[in-house]
Amino acid sequence: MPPSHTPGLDDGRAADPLQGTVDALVQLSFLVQGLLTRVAADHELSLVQVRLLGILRDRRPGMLELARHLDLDKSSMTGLVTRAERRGLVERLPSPHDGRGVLVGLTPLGRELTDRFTAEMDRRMAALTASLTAAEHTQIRALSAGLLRAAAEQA
Amino acid sequence: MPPSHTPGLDDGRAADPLQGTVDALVQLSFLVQGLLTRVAADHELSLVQVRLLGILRDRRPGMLELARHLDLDKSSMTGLVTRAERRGLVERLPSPHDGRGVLVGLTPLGRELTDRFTAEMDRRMAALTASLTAAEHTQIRALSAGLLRAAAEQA
DNA sequence: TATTGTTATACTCTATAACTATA
DNA sequence: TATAGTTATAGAGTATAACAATA
Repeated sequence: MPPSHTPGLDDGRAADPLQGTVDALVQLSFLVQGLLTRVAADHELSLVQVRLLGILRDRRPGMLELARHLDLDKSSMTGLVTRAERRGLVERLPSPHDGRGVLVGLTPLGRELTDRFTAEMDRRMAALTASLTAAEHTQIRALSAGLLRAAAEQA
Repeated sequence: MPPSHTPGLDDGRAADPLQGTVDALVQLSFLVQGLLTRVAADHELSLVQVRLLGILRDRRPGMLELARHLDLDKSSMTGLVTRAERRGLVERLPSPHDGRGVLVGLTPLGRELTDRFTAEMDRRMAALTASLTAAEHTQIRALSAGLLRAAAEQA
């Protein structure tokens, strides 16, 4: 792989057109993740907390299901949920069907924060993609869908 | 914002073509970062360690310069470099021009590991993009370059 | 016995504030 | 005084192993 693979390697001086596809995808991923991380931090959230809240927008899963979605060990979920609970963003509810289980759901405060984060992220991403043509928007969606499909097939 | 914003939200069932540009970019970024993280873990590296080693491939910066590149506080660098040093991947050298400073460089072992990581990452990304047409490869590079430029302009 | 979740423990990563040594 | 770097400390995030309670 050519020059970088990661940001921080190029100082901004390497906006070269010879950049390969791998570097393009890697650098783009760091750009988007950096934006996500900064907007999350502005809301006093970490990236994993944003993901947690995002999952809970339309579900009320148990701890194991959450762990699967986030690709974490179940033991890592306990602290993650507890910290979010301490901030009043989520709540643990006893599972009605299984005395061992708990269900995790958003509180109204958690939903508000999630919505505010999402709105701000949309705003920032819109600013970033403002200069793209309609054709380029279409390209992005198609390329992303294609690569996600390829990844799913490999798994 | 539509449905997700993050992976783990869609179960794989939401490969829908109505996905917006923001979601496309966010999901693509999680795909690439997930791959980076997994390949890094296969080499017993974290993402930030990969970035550190990547920076050192063609430089021998001081701690402050490293902190700037990685967007970390200088105090965070001490432990990061110390842990890498303990594993024999990098070394601290006294700065020849400044009695206070140290320069950080890759060891031969660190360079080997960096090269192995990079080769594996290339292999995995190549597998992912294997089915893309030449035109699509060009599109990715152009889109990435354009968005990185837009981000640079905003900063 | 198997499953759900927590606890105990240890490590990485990160920041803030205070410090040392050199410039 | 200012700068380069470390230390002390605190906290988030993660995993492994052992545990409790329920199925």
